[in-house]
Amino acid sequence: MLKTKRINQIQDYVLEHETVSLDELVEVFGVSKNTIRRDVQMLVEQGDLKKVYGGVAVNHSTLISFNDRKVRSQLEKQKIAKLAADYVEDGDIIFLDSGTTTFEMLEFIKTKQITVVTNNIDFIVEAMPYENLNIFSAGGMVERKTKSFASFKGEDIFKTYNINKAFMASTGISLRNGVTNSSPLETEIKSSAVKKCSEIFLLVDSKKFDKYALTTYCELKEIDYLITDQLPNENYQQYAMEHDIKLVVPEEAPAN
Amino acid sequence: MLKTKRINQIQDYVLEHETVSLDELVEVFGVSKNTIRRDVQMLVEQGDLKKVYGGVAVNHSTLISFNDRKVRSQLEKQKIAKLAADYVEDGDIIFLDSGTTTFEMLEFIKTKQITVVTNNIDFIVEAMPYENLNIFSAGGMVERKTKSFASFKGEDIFKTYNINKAFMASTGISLRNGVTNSSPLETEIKSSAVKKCSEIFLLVDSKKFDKYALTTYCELKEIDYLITDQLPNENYQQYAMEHDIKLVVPEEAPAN
DNA sequence: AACAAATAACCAAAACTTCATCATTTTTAT
DNA sequence: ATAAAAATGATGAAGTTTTGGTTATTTGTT
Repeated sequence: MLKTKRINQIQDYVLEHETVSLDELVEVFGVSKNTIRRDVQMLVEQGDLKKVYGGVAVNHSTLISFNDRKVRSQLEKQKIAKLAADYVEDGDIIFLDSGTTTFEMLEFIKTKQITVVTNNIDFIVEAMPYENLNIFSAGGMVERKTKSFASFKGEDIFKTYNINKAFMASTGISLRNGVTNSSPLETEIKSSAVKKCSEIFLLVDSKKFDKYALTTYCELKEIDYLITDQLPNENYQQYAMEHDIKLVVPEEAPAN
Repeated sequence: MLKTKRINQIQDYVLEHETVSLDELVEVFGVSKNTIRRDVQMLVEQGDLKKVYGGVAVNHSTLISFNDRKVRSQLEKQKIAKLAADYVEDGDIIFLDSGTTTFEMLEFIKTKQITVVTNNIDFIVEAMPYENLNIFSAGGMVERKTKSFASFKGEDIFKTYNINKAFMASTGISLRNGVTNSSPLETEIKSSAVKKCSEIFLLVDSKKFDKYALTTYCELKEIDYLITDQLPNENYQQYAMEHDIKLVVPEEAPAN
């Protein structure tokens, strides 16, 4: 294997496992301990990881300040994003909501041949290098808090484009209040996305359950896929069953 | 297969795989290692990829250098931008065209109380910190070449908003062909900006005179203010006089 | 302090690169 | 159609980088 590739994979591996022993890396990558040492040294010098006696760990100090593509957000969000990205196929026209979780999908869809309609400014900027992605911006007032465009008449884009899948974010969901968010300006574009797209995916980490924010942009039952990092409680499972919502959670990793 | 086509495909292939060994490229493209080497060399010189031991990898630093280019932008553009910014007053609602010269205006208007309607992605991103600026994005397809949004039905924003001043850019102007630009997709939004806004400012550096590009988005006489770094030749002065265009150039700096 | 584990330093073998040369094929221009 | 130019493939020598093993040195634990 290419040295560069191996080093990248080591970084990913460590990020995923938080801390890893050198012996484990030797095992996994099938190279000598000596080589692993040198690779790790490189990553440490680069600032991405830090060395601990006998192994290597993620460098949490740079995690916050540094905007490295892999390091920049919680593992949960990446896991959710990865699950969601599995539903994206070449040729799709998808709507991608504002929010950090949906933003994380970029990493997993950046090589696909798709059209992305979005109001997520970070996504637009970071997606610039990937020319296979056709990006369509919703336009509208810049909302600094969410780094997104809030459109007054967002419906238009859903009228002119046939978007088959919508990947939505939320600041809190509950059985009573449905899917909520804190920015009233964005509510309109979100709710029309849900109404006009054929398949709705909601990406929320487990901490968002039973929370709710200022405005509701749709009912929970309007969702087709609820993608999260942990199986929610019995009530939600029941509700999902009744309303034909597919619950998607990561495979239980046995060797954890 | 055509050489250029192969090189493009190699680039795509590497972009997709992050890092690839030369042997793999030999395998995939069915040419000799010698040729792959030469192709790769070309791509490296072009700055898109970088060589690593045993293969190639995507050049992640290209993004940074891309931003550098912006930082070390020509003095002329800044001078022109400064002149233009003098016409912006608190309370204005301005349209800001895509392009690097108009982008430079940010520095000189960032503290004003205005609303900016724009399709200039760089401007939107860089203006984020200045909360006094109300930013409205035109939306549309992302045009990577110009880092802008190209709208099919851009007229809408000019209908709903009363924009009093438009600051336009161009890749070439001439008396015969008028104000031109190279991206057909953007032509519509540009020409409707010119038609709907009350005062039109055109920012062009002196090198753009007597040049012209693919499409014309308005006649020269539709311009109200022509802002540039050097007094253009007699023909243009004459034309400006006849059509009531105000020529704006920097004060003669004696120490030039 | 004593011991084991981890690390660093060094070295030779293996893998890879670079550069040059030359024959062959493909493309372009006349 | 023919000649010239460009691109490609094959080969080989010389130089680098990487790698795994060995051996000293350091570090952490008891």
